[in-house]
Amino acid sequence: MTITIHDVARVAGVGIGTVSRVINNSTNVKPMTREKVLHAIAQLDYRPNPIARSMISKRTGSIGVVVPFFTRFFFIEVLRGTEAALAQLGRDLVLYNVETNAQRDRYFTELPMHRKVDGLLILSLTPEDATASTFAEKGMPVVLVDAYSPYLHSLVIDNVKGAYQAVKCLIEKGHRRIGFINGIVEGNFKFNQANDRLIGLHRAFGEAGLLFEPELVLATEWNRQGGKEAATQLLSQKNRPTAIFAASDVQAVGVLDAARACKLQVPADLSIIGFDGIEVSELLEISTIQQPMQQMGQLGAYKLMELIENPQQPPELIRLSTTLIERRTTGPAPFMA
Amino acid sequence: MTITIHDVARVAGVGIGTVSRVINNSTNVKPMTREKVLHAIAQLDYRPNPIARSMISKRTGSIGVVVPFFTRFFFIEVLRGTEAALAQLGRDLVLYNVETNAQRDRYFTELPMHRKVDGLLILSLTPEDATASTFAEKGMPVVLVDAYSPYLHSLVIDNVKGAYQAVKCLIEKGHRRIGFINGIVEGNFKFNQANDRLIGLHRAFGEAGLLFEPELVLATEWNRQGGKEAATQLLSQKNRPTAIFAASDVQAVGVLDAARACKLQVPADLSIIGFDGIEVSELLEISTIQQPMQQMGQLGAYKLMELIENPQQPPELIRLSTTLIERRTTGPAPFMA
DNA sequence: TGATCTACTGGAAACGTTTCCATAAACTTA
DNA sequence: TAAGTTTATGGAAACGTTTCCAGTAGATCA
Repeated sequence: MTITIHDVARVAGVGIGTVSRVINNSTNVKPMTREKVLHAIAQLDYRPNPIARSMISKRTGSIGVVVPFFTRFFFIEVLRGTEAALAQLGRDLVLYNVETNAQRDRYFTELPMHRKVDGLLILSLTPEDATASTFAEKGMPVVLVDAYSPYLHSLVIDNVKGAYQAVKCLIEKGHRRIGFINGIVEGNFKFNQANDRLIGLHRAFGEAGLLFEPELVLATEWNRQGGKEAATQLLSQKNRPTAIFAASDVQAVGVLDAARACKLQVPADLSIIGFDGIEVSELLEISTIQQPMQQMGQLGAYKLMELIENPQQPPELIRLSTTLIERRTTGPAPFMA
Repeated sequence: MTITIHDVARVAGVGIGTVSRVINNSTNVKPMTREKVLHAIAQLDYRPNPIARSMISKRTGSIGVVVPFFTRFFFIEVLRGTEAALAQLGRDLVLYNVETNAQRDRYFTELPMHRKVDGLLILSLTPEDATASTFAEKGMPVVLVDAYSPYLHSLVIDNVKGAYQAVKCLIEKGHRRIGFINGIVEGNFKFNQANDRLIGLHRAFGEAGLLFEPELVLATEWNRQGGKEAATQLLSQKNRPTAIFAASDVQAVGVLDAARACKLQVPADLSIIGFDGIEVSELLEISTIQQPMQQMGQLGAYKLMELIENPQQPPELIRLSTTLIERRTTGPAPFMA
């Protein structure tokens, strides 16, 4: 039924070894013989069976991408970069979406065992140390993107600096009471990001000699509703903030909702700055801290391919920077009674 | 190095056939023997090699999803449904992103040859008849989602009816001059959708006894800029439309831009209705025709799995309906001089 | 001319499963 | 107890490649 290397060998009148050598253009095939084989291949429309090849070579040509809530704008942008890089290299992208801790743990333990993928690109998830060493033991190449482990190759953006940029921008515009809406840890999914952004806030505050006021910091779900609720709470305080920094753009959208509900003009009465730089921030003209999302996905993919070729590299940390993008939601601090 | 079925057989003191029978829980294994084997499997932490299994079974457990411009909101939503369905069934999702005709054709010819996936879910692309018959010849199960071919299982939404719903809604609000911004065909990518939506418009016009005016219909890129440019053109006509129907929500966002630029109030001066029901339409509170995107992705996946189990089914056409969602961009027609 | 290389070629072995056939063991039945 | 039936088991063959080793045919050299 299916055409095999034996059929090609028979038609070309050579041995299967020779056909294999032609396919993988090894050395030592006489030009005339190569011609005959290529002709037979064309005539039969033969394609080597990739499964059988994998059987020997231990390579599948597929890369697994483990990503939490892949439909979120941020991850889509990262995936766009990854997809482009892998397609260019002729590799298949296998998507493993994670929505629960159980799912994450199952992928982390199963994927290195059955070798259906040559390597793993993990987005915004930090494997436990034990998990990381399992990856190493099983010889599964792994690159972390937007997450850090000392035992794995990691590619992170500087969240501390990003948050610092955001808060400093607000301070420079004269804001003194600045609210911060952070994201909560969901099944440990975003732990470091949330933490680092808080640190960046502290740093900017410290540098400006501002006092940190705990009642101006809230943590909510990483979504619009969370942002809205937190902002509503912040804005109903007696001495309300004149600016709000949200740890993500979608939360910033919620802040906009809350401002509208409180009849506050943006940015006249309230300045808002988000984080991520997703398309929605552009659509709604929200000032934000832009992450190089596509670049992260792309660099991660290239790094992983490199690691697959040459697995014995000590873990490396690559650090990327954010960019402040001022749009229409940030302005000078209003005069407050 | 790696643990194979032979190791398990040796440790359990049985033959490899018996181990295989236990793994695939076939019949005719004595309970005590099964115990021994399971114990050995646990002790060695053995996992059957899926590549070797595929070699025999001709099944990889992977499904290929071919999708144009996968980062667009619409496709992301469809993918969300597909991913959920496949994950539930324990299948891997391999993403094939298409951005050019060449890429599409390469995937269409290569994927059925090398059997790295058990089936193909194709989104919003219509394979040529010749391509469709190649799928059949090579025995590659295929389901089309948001596209139709008489030779393949197809799952479509009723674009004609959707456009009809949109236009009828505007007519009922008293609008008589209604502009239509359609999408252009990009490498044949959206041919039927564009066409069908125009037909729906005609139907609603005909039913209301309205005259179709060609100068009120434009086709542009399926993006914000395209919508803005077309709307600007429509709104600068001497006798401008009082309502605009855009063939996609992103184009509708562009219409909003244009309205703002022309200092027109929405919906007081101009009503706008989009198509798709993507998240952005909710964010910007644009009235729209909602497609059951997740459901499409999910049903398509289930249909494909069914087809893989039982390949000899005559092509079937499943038709899903749209829902009119009125938000803040549609209102009664203004009085025009 | 015979010996020694070198360039090329054929095909067995291996990869880790499942399938299938032969055979052994355990029951039934008369 | 002997013959017949069913249940359980071992392992060879097959899946379609790549790898490697042995071998052949020329070419080169003394």
